[in-house]
Amino acid sequence: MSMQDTASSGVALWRLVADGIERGIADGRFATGDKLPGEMEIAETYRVNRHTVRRALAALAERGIVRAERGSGTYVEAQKLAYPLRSRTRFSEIVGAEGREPHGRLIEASDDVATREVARELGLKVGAPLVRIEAIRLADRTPICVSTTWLSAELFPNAGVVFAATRSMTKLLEHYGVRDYRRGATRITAGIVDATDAARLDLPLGRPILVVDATDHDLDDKPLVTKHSRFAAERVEFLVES
Amino acid sequence: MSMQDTASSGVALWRLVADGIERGIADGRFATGDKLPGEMEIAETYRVNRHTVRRALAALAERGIVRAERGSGTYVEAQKLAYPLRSRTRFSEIVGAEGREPHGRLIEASDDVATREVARELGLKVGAPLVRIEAIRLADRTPICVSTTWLSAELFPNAGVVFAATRSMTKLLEHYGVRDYRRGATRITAGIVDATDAARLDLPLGRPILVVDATDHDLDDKPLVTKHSRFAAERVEFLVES
DNA sequence: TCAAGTTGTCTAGTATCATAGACAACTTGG
DNA sequence: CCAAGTTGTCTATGATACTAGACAACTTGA
Repeated sequence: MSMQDTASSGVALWRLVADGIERGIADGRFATGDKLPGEMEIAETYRVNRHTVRRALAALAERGIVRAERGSGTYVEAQKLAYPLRSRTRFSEIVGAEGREPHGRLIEASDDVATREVARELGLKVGAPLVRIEAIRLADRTPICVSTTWLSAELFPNAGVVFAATRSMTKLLEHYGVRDYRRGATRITAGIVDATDAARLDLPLGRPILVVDATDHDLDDKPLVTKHSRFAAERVEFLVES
Repeated sequence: MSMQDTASSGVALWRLVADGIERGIADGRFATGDKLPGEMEIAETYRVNRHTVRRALAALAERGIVRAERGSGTYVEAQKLAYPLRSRTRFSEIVGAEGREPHGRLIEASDDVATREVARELGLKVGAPLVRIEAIRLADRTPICVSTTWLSAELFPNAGVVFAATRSMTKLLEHYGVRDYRRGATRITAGIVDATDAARLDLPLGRPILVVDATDHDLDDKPLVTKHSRFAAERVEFLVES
């Protein structure tokens, strides 16, 4: 019958099974090290063929989420990064607090001009000169997010070069004499990763991402930098405290 | 050659195209009422066959996102709900502030016992008696989120009946003498909608959702209710203010 | 009116998805 | 060692996804 799924959503059945298992892991129904149910049992619960389950497990195995052992079973190996969103948000501190090693890498730095949105966030005029920094952040060796950051080219000349050297936004701002900064409003939404980000995050196409738009201000509430970040949803969990 | 996509992600090509166009609409690259590029042009930018583009557009049209006009073009019709996350978060106020009409509907109310997580959030013992309320919230006629809410059965006897009548968590709490309440920590992550929620949210399978876990406290910081909500990511944008 | 550009509808071929069944290779516990 | 239960591999078949090309139906602007 090959039902695909009720009303063909464009997502392969094996992918739905893989997502279901992954969700089970994320929810804690399967803990790290646990043995998953047998392929036949999974096939029955999802009402699909065992081969379809095998494909799902193969996909999860390739991403390092599970590991199959012939004759024995399939076992879980995963974890999520807890990411608190406070007015003082520093990637390296967050990752370090989880006992993992933070890394940053510059993808590209280029000159840009302010669009309407960026101009509004930074309190500049449309078309004002900017530095645009495209960077990726990792915990241990796992990519967590890619960020596009905009800074005023007048206030922060050669920001790209400085970031390439320091690999840290905090250190970059220190270099220009900013001692402390705070986060203003943070806008969060979700989407599906595009091809470019998928490659950068080492994420298969079609995976969900958390999209965060935020602007950092100095202590006088003057806007410093505005960012557009895309997080691999399966690798991170945001914590909002109020 | 039917490349599918680089490394077969289990997501159909037409779906990727549809997502790309939808993202373009969400980003504002295409505004409401705008005419999309021609099918041939879209096919070229995504490097797929025109038929694949047509399928993507058909899917978007069926969801009411775009509308095709023969001989003329394909036009956008969409919008997102701004959803601020404050310590004082009331669905009806948020929706009303956007000029849309809030609705609530009870799906199911049942007795339940506290798992470890829920017990921790509500300050109860594991296995303590609870009322579990499964509800859906809409703006105008569009489903926005489904929530699973847990309350202590001792503090709030017959909470399910009260909610069915009032259709509002705020009014339910008022009924038990709670004048005001505040939100504690809010945990946000993203995922893919499952079959049950997909049906409730009138969302195709495989669409991204924002998952929110939160606990509301009274003014003495005593926990009242804890919730697990799933938002249709394409219909809402969270705003965090700090 | 007409040409150019648009969406709508056919036919057809190839690759992938999902199903089904059988059996091999291996692990575990008794 | 052996039986039961597990993952791994093979063959085969039908349905769906994607591509390709052609042309119809319709809208728009010159």
